[in-house]
Amino acid sequence: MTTTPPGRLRADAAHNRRALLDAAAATFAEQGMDASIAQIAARAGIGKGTVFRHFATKSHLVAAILCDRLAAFTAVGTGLLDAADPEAALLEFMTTGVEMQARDRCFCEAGTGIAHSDPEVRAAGDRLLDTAEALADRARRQGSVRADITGEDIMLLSRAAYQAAAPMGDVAPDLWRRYLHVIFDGLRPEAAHPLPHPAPTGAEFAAAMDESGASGGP
Amino acid sequence: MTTTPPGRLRADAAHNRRALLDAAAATFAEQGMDASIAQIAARAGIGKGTVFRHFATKSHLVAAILCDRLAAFTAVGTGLLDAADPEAALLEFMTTGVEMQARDRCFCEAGTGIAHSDPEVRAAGDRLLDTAEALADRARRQGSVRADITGEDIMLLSRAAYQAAAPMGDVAPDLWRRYLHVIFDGLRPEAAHPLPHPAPTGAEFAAAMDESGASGGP
DNA sequence: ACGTAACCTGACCGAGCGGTCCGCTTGCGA
DNA sequence: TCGCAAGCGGACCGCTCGGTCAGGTTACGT
Repeated sequence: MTTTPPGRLRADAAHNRRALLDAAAATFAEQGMDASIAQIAARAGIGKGTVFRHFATKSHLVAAILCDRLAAFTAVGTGLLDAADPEAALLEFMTTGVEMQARDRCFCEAGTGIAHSDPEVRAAGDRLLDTAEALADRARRQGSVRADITGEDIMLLSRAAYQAAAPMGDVAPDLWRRYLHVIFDGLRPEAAHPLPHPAPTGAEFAAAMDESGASGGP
Repeated sequence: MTTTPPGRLRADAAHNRRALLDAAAATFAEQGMDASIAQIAARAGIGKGTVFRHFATKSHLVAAILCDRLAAFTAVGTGLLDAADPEAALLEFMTTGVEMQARDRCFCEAGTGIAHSDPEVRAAGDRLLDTAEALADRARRQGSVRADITGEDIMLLSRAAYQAAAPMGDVAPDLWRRYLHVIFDGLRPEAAHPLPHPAPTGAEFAAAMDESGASGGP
């Protein structure tokens, strides 16, 4: 992804790389991006040095995992663009997003901290944002969502729904569904009151990514 | 607070303690609870050892600061119980909460991680929750908030509003106002759809606090 | 003025982190 | 089958952290 561009790998190296990526994905999902490289290496059954042979830095490894997740989320979104009911499609998109955060602590730390200086992650994030905007647009046109809601709003409010329930952790693991629905009700035109602040622009979004990347990076 | 119960302190010790608390509050606000003890001690102009003379552990120091903030938030809430308009009072309560999170990184990490095993923090949290429930009840009775919303919901959704805008950090520092209003619109009866999950009970809330305290503490 | 207990300090400890490096192993083309 | 470059691994480095402690300092009751 980031190191070893497309140069053919030796068979054992390819196998190790696969094991590494799997172990990293699982470990980051369980413990967040603070999980140690040593732990991931042990889980993959390889030496710590081998990790750094495949990924120059921990951030690069995180970026690779993050790319994967963002792409998976995007794929769900594009699939939903064909759905008959735009409102239901948008809700399911957000539901998928929160579900992924609930299952994957790494994913829910995206947007804060490390790994946003990586151009691949940036690109994957932009594609996801485009998908969100497309889904929001369909729902807006149908009138099931208020007119002043953007794709950025959808992304950020998905994050909000998860974060609301996060402190309740394992005590009530599905609590996020409650808050996602409260928030989704807030998107409906019926209850809409004027909003005191404009939606973030795509440029602001990108700037935020740069900023958090710069502060988190080396 | 946690160490040195109420035994009279020597003048210099009292002065140092004050300086320590101020420095800790400022540093935790700027950098979150990960700020190092050494840094706080330097800012207070005292030695590192002195910090541990006043607070046996870093968690105890965090707990003292956290108690203070929770009490301040509670005070705002009880003041709002007398306000003429229950809806406006509830909105202002939530606004204050998000504002405090935006200004204080330590405060916005409350509910996750360290320092919840501390009984004083627990008690302060319970008092805050009671206040939230009282404010929610007034708004509910007036019909400006849907009937199925509890004090716990108010607390968790205040957190949600901040967390939604958090990735945009300093790029759009007031963006949280937008999402707080979206969420508040979701609380209105006009757009209310049935919620797929019950509100957390007080007992669950307490259990969640214990859990995160147990995993964060030594 | 003085003795003492309370207090302060910064060197020190062990643990854990990301990242490096060099000697050994091994897949694979010829 | 053989030679070698690609790959591997774990000891090792430098760093930061929370927390400890021996020894010097100082406020304060008498």
